Amino acid sequence: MAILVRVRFAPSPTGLLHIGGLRTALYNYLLARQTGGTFVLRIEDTDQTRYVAEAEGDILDSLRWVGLSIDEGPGVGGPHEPYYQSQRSDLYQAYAQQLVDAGHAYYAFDTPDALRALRERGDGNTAYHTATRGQMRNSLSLSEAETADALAREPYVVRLKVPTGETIAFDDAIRGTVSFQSDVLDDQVLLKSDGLPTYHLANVVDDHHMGITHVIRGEEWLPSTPKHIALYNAFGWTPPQMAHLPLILSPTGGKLSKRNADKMGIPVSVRQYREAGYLPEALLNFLAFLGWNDGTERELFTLDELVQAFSLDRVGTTGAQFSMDKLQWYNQQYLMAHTPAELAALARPLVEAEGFSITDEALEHMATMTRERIVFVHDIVTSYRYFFAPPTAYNAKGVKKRWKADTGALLNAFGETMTAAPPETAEAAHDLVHGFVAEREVGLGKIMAPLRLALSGEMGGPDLFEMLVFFGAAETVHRIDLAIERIES
RNA sequence: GCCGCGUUCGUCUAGGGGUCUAGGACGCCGGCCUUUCACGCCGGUAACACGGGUUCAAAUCCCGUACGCGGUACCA
Repeated sequence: MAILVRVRFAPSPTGLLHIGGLRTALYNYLLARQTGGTFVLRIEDTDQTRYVAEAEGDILDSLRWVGLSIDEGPGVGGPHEPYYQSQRSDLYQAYAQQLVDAGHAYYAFDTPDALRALRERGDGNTAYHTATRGQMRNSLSLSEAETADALAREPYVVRLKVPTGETIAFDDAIRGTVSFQSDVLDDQVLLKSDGLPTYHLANVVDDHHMGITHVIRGEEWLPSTPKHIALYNAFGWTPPQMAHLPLILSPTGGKLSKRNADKMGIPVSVRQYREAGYLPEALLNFLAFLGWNDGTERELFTLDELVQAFSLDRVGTTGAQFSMDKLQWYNQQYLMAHTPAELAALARPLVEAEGFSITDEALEHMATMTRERIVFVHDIVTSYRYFFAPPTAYNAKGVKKRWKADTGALLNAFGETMTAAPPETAEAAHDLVHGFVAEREVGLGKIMAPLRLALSGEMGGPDLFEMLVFFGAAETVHRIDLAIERIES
């Protein structure tokens, strides 16, 4: 019988949800949905000094925005409430006590200065571990009476007594067997002097209590994992299956940190991507492929399709550099996949925010014209602003090349022709223009480019006949007048 | 420094002993389509880090080196 998968995404509310965090959440979610398992959200708010009030809301909003639904956690509840570590202190303290009583952990009274001195010794023994703990002030080096006295009057922490001379190995679903010598491991602080647990204790206790079967997290946790295994061992618990994801790197190879990314103009929080106009499905698809692929040459997957196709053993081991170009390509792909009506609905708020008014019908018409040439929805009101208001500038190169001495007169004549028989379809507009040039015995080029210039100010863009229908005779004449006035004066 | 994890086109990657004169995608460059731009299509550019082994045969297995990344907190 297969075990029911229970996975968790366990962010710290220290800032806006990071793009790397979203990928971790995504992989957890995919495994949960694929197996019919449970996706838990747990807020790891044990560091009071780094707590950011808006962070939790942002995490929840961001997950909701991309469509990663939570089965247990803040807001939705579940059998293991509370899902905030800050509200589970009693549990951690009890377990820390249990470890001390069993001889797997001890009290330490070292001052920050003493710890700094240890680390700066530079004699190769600068870790607080099996080789040095006897030299520090703790319940292992002090007598029972001294310990009791210190406990009563000094701040203290509880440290894990990492076993001596052991090899700690574990199986990682992505990397295979990974092993460490226990002697190089720090005697990790489990309980801080403020009584709150460190990540390591809280994480292990909660994963065990919440029945987590797979720990899927970033590679930055790989070096801490032997400490966690040591903790599971000390408690007599079976560790969950570990899976350490390759890191998402900045486009130049370093860590995709906030500072690093800002410098390169790379957004790092999910919120920024949302605000920049990325579609959730594009972001998710892109992120999924930073470290995973299904083995075929297919690259476009909806969330549901990812659920079907995902597997942990196809996750790679190499850090992946973030590529804005690829993300934009994904965004464009998904934008093109939208129907004009869907696109219009997405564009509507942006259009109104600009103060433009347009009917649904016209906006949809515009969407069909621009669908294949935009990367972001907001391109509709920026790159294609001329659909809402006459151009304010005219492409200089185009004017120089295509706007001749007789252009104004020709355009005016065309305006009259169009007013006399306004085309209702692109085909009719096509016939109108062709009839017009045939009658006057001028080349198509004499009218097409200048007309486009007058309407949009640009040299490229959607089908001109389609645009003629969109604008109608009155607006076309108006823009012709404006263009003649501005270009020829 | 120490510990760990990595290393295939610029980037994301396929491949896991012979089918690899290494495949796909993004980007870039050509061409076609077209009144233009885009979309689409066709083509091009470009990679197995290095050195030793093992083997009839290595991008693929082993060792070493180099390089990169991560960790080395009473942060997560």
